[in-house]
Parts: sequence; C-alpha cells; structure tokens
Amino acid sequence: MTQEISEKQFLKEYDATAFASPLLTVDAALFTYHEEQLKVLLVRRGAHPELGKWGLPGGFVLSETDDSLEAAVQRVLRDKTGVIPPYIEQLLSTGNPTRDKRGWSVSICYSSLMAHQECAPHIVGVTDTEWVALDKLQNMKLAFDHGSLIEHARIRLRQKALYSIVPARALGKEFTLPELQALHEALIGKPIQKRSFRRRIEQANLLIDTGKKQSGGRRPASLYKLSSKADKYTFVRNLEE
Amino acid sequence: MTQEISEKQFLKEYDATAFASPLLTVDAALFTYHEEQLKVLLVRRGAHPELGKWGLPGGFVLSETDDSLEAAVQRVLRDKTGVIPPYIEQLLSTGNPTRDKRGWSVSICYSSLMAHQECAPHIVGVTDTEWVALDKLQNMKLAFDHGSLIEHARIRLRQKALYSIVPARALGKEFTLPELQALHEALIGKPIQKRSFRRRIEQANLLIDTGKKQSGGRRPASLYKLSSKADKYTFVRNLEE
DNA sequence: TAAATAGTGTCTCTCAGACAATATACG
DNA sequence: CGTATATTGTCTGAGAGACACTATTTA
Repeated sequence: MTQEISEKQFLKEYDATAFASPLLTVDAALFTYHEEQLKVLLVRRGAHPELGKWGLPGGFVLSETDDSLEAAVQRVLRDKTGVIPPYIEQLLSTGNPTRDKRGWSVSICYSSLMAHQECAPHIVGVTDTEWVALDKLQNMKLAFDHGSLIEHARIRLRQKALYSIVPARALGKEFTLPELQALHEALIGKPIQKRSFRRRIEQANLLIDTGKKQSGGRRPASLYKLSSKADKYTFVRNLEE
Repeated sequence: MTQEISEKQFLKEYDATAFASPLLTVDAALFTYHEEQLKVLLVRRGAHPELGKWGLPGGFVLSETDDSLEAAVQRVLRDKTGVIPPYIEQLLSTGNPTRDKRGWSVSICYSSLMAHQECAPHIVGVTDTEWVALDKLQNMKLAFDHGSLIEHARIRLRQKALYSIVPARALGKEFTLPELQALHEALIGKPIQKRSFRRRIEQANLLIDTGKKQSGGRRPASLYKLSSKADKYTFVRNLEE
C-alpha cells in the first residue's frame, strides 16, 4: 500500500529526469515581403542531423534561461535577425517518433512577420541565413518537416489576408495602400478589387495617415502606419477566395 | 578542432538524455452540450502535484507507445470517455518554469467536442471524472493553468460558432436545427436570428435531412446529420457578435 | 500632353437582421 | 380550438464586386 505524502515531500523526491521526455524545440517561420515576393527566413544547418540542409530557425528550449515558450522563440529570432519581430503568433505543434532521427521529438512552431529592411543589415554577408522566396521552395528538400510547417503557416497567413490586415506586419513601419494590396494579392493568389480593399480598411479605421507621400514613381501614394487596434481587428465579412 | 563525422556515426553516439528536457504533457478540453448548458470534462487529480484539484484530462506523451501527439491525446480521451471524440483540434501550447511545480513544463492542449450520450455510460458512477457546466467554473480553482486553457478554448469555440457549424459536434449524430441554434446561442452569448441561422446552413448544404422527426414536445422538428464537408466549411460572412 | 499609377463614384448583388406570417404538433 | 414550437416569406441595410472615372505625378 502506498503511503500518503505531502506535496512538499513529493516535490522534494521528484526526479524530472526519471522519464525520457521527447526532444523539445521551438521553430519559427518568419515571413517578409520584399521585391514583390513573399519570402521566408531559412538557416542552413551546421550540425547533425540533416547537416547542410536548409530549415527554419529554431532550437531547444533552454530551461535554465528561457522564461516561456514565447521567450524561447523570441531569443531564436533575435539571434538570427538582430531584433524581435513585431508580429509573432503560435502556429502549431508537431510531434512524432520519426520527424527527427534523434528520436521522439516535438516542435512548437511559430509564425512571424517583419519588414525586410529591419532585418537586412544583420544577415548581409551571412552565408548560412537567407531570405528565400516561397516560389522557390517547391524544389527544396528542407530539414525535418519544416517544408510542411511553412506550408501550414502560408495557408494561415493567406486566411488572415482575407479577414484582417495582419500581413501588413511584413512591411515597414510606414507603407502605402498599393503596397499592402499587392502583398495581400500575393498571399491570396488572385487580384483584389481596389475599391473593396480600401473601403473596408478605411471604414474600420485601421490605418493612420502619416501625411507623408512616397517619393519616386508616378503619382505618389500616401504613407500609412498601423493603428494600435490593427492586429486584433477582424472584418465580419471575408474577401472573396 | 572538432572532427567531422557522418550522420550515422552522430546518431549512434547521440544521447537523448544528456540534456534535461522540459516535462511534456498533452491535455484536452472536451466540451459537450447537455441540458441546455455547455459543459467541459474535468478529472480530479489523484496524484501530486495539485492533488485533489480538478483539471483537464491529460498526461505525459509516452514515447514508447504514442505514434504522434494526436495519438497521445486520443489515448487520453479514450481512456476517459470510452471512445475517440468525433472532433479534436489542436488549441495551443503553453510552457514556462512555473505552471507545474515539478519544473519547466509544456502542455500541448487540444480542444475537442462530443455528444454527451456517447460518453455518459462510461463516466456514470465514476467519482473522479465529471461534466462541469462552464458557468460553474468561475468559482473553481483548477489545477495548473487549466482554467486559462479552458477559457482559450471557449473563446475559440465561440468564434467558430460565428462562422462555422463545427459546434454541432457537441451534439449527437442526429439533431434538430433549434437544438443547434440554442448551442450556438449559448456559445455566442446572445440570440441569433432564426432566419439567418437556417438560411446560411441550408444554402451551404451543410446538413442532411434524415427524414426523421423529433418526438415529444409540440411541433416536431426535423432531424439532421452533418454532411461530410461540414467540418471544413466556413461562411464568408460572420454572424453578428 | 502622354503614360502611369493613385484614388474615387456609383451601381449591382449577396446575404445577415428584423419580424410577421404560416404550419404542425398536443391537450 | 388554443398554445407552443417549427418553419417560411419578405423587406431592409451593410458591405463586397465590378468597373468607369478623376487626380497627380514624371518625362
């Protein structure tokens, strides 16, 4: 018969290493919009397993120093880009015995957005970190199940393009409406009616006119920045698929 | 200088227990609709930590026997209900050093739906497993962060009630439209226009008329079952919040 | 002024909201 | 028949789609 013990006693005697826990990593699919293309940040693996293959930035949760899963993924992203991206959301977790040859492993995957120019200085000349256009991924065999994770993230981001302006986080702090529309069109994969796109954004008051205009080109477009509620707002009616 | 080795050699020498990995559990917020109330399945903890408190059904991933995270949560749910619920989706993962007194721990939490009558036989007379109405949770101090997980799941389910008929999985295989509407209204927290609710479901062809009628009461309502596409379908326009 | 891009006017169509009207049970 | 619940008819209004039109820049 088991003797009853107090929680204090239990915790004192508890050995966290007694059971083999699966490997636990956080990974991040970081997207940006640059040169009219959607791009994702990839890292070339410098260690086994999957040595030499490209994959998502990620790493083990460091239980000594990470205060949360979010802190862990922020650390990973800051290490690669020099800053913490303005948009990070949890995407999904995958786990099974075969995705990593080292054994039963779990990845908690995040989806993130940032402006290309916020990151560029830090990865210029770095040969193992690169923005890769999503169109070029078809031919690449990525490490682990990272290809599938990116595809999940892309689908979710596409959905968001239909009912929010979250994708704007892939642009700089100030951007024009034609830029934002082009980004949404790239995500959705088909043209959007200019009138519909602008009307809904204006009615919901999601953007703040900076008063500035974009220089160069033909007629200059107004530069906007995101209002504080922009991340949380969802339209009641989606754009057409 | 590190000597280069093959992946095969690396894996041979790799020791998965060398690093202390966080504790890893899967938990499930299983909802149903019964007696005009939304209920969640809770389990009273029979072991430290948090002994005696109510919490979500869950458990460690068993790397010896579980083939995936989904398999692990299915096992947990089948152990408690006798069947695998017809709807299971991943909700979110939380992880930090303080949510479990045993140490850095991660919960991969799922949200699930099933009919009350599919489960009832298995938990009758079981004193440590109980359906609890969501309204009664305010006063309960649940184990770990399970109160917060349930709240997240509830918010997501409420959203789904606005743009899908996924909540129907909380009903039996056959159900009436008034039942389904009452469930959606319970989730949303306000009445829905009968006409709007029925029109959109009919137009999208989400239900199949079984030809049967509900007995008892006044005018009998038609009994429907879900069409195969019902889980995946989302309306382009949300109901009013 | 022509070309190119930014931004607006306005009509149509779909579908949710509102609520009245009808239909089918049971006692 | 009266009451309760299920189901349908129909009008209104919001907002997306379509597309023509105007505005502002540079060459």
